[in-house]
Amino acid sequence: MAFKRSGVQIPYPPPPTLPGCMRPLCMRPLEGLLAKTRRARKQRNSAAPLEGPPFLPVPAFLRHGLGTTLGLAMTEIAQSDRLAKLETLRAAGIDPYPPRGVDGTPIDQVLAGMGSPEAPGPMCGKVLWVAGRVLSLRDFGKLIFCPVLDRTGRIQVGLQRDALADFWPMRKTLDAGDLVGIRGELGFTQKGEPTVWAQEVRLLAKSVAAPPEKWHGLTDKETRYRRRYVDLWASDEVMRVFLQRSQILSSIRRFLEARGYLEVETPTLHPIMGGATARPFITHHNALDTDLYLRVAPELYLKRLIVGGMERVFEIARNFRNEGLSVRHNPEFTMLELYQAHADYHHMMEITETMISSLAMELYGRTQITWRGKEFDLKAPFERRTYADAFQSANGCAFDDEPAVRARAKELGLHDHGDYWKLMNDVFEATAEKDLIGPLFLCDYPIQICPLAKRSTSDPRLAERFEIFLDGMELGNAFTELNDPADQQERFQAQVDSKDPESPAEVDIDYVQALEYGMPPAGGLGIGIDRLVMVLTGQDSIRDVLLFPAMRKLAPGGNEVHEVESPAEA
RNA sequence: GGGUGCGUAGCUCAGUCGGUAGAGCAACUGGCUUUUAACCAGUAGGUCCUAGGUUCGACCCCUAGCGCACUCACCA
Repeated sequence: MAFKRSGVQIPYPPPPTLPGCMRPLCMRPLEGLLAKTRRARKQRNSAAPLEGPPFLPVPAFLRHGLGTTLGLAMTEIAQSDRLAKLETLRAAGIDPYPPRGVDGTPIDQVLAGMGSPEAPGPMCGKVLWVAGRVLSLRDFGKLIFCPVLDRTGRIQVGLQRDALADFWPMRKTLDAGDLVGIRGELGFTQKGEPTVWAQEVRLLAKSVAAPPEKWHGLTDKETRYRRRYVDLWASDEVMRVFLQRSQILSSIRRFLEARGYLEVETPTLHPIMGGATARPFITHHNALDTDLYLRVAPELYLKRLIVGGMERVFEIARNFRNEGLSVRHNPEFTMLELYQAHADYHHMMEITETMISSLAMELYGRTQITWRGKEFDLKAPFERRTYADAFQSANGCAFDDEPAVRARAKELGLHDHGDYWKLMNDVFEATAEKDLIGPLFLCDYPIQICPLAKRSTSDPRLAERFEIFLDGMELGNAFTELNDPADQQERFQAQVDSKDPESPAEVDIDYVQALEYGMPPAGGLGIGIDRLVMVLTGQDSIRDVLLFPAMRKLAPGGNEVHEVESPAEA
């Protein structure tokens, strides 16, 4: 399936030829500036004091390159040679940052219409505009090849001296990373490469930062995460992942809307924490003079909407948890939560497996995927396994056989925090969870570890809850929702009494009141979207499916961006 | 928060028994009109993460710090 962003085209007229291009190239300023750079470096290396600044105080000059001479606020990544080219361009009457873009033909459309050298398509011979980023330059003297990348793909541009009288004297100012518009005729090279043979070149934005190494690309993970804007154009694979992420979100919305679900938005700032057990971020509202919690889950608001009669709602909610970071955890993450009146956890299983299975079909046309080097089939229906069975087969005893389980915990070296059910679940996670390869639904949890789920009608020890697992990783969690207000109030009170820092400090009375008005029987489901995207795009780390994963703020002296005082302006 | 590892040119990486550092790419100069990691010749480019310490001498050894990665713990 091809990835298409919005089809809306901004109808820019084809740009006129810049009058400045006619003027002869003046290379003197560029060479002069470069020579000064070299001299300055030489002098620094020899530790000899500079006698009088030629046109600049030395320290700022050395730290920040030529940006300061140009009266610009520049960061340390700007390259002096590229900054010098800015001046060359301006001296030639060319604006390196012109106000208008170019409405180029999307490159994938161009390529699709090109055919092959043997069987040329309808686009061959056409003259049109393409716009994008120059990725590299291969200079043959009177011919330069450069791949140009837009959001849809890349195509080679051929720049020939004899076809570009205006541009040719300025060709040395063109660098990898620059954004350009090219008008040219479509054709092939001798090697059969589809090529735009340029007749006009427009600089759309000069890149003054050095692009990544052309063969290895950006490999340093930190730089990739911090400068995702580079990572995205430097790596087709990274762009692919985020286009797929966008497509997954869009598919989920269509899937749920087709089933009569309404997308809603509920508060992110919560006066009382609730809906999940997790350490919250706390912020403060000045006018109300009250502390607020960034939501750890939208659950309690969404269920209020079930009380309100919306019956089928979902929210794709950013949740915030003040906990550790890992390959599966980011402090803010996206969760799909949905609630359906007159449904139970069996319905939630059906929705989950159908949705995941159809997402795979939509992305790949099949349900077989590879993740973490293993093969999985996401075809619905998924396996159902009970918590009790999984516990029994991994440990050789029943989950509620307290003496046996305690002995097993001791064997495993697990710490007993006093609560049997917590210990029991620790044993489960230490022994059984890794075998939950799946995709499978682990069903019917002991009621003691399910504070928000309804008791099972068939076994009073159990709650109607499932979690979905893939390769030992939890992807989602669902219940038949508790709707008994008195029971709910008791459970809230127990949380408050526990004094657990991850539990609310007060009972959410308003929510209990909502239940007192009557909430229909309902099923609820939460799916970790980031993890689902990991699985569907083949990424091992959550950071590779988040455009801007949480990173520590760089310390002063790091490679952070900061403005410098400009002596030219002073 | 604990453990392990890493930090050298704009990028990707070498390197040294402790004697002031190299390559490829990028840049710059010259050559080349069908390449695609173009090629050939040349030039320039470094606070070897930071701060202390040991030493005649530290990129290398020691200590502390900063940052990142992996991993453990908690969680989705």
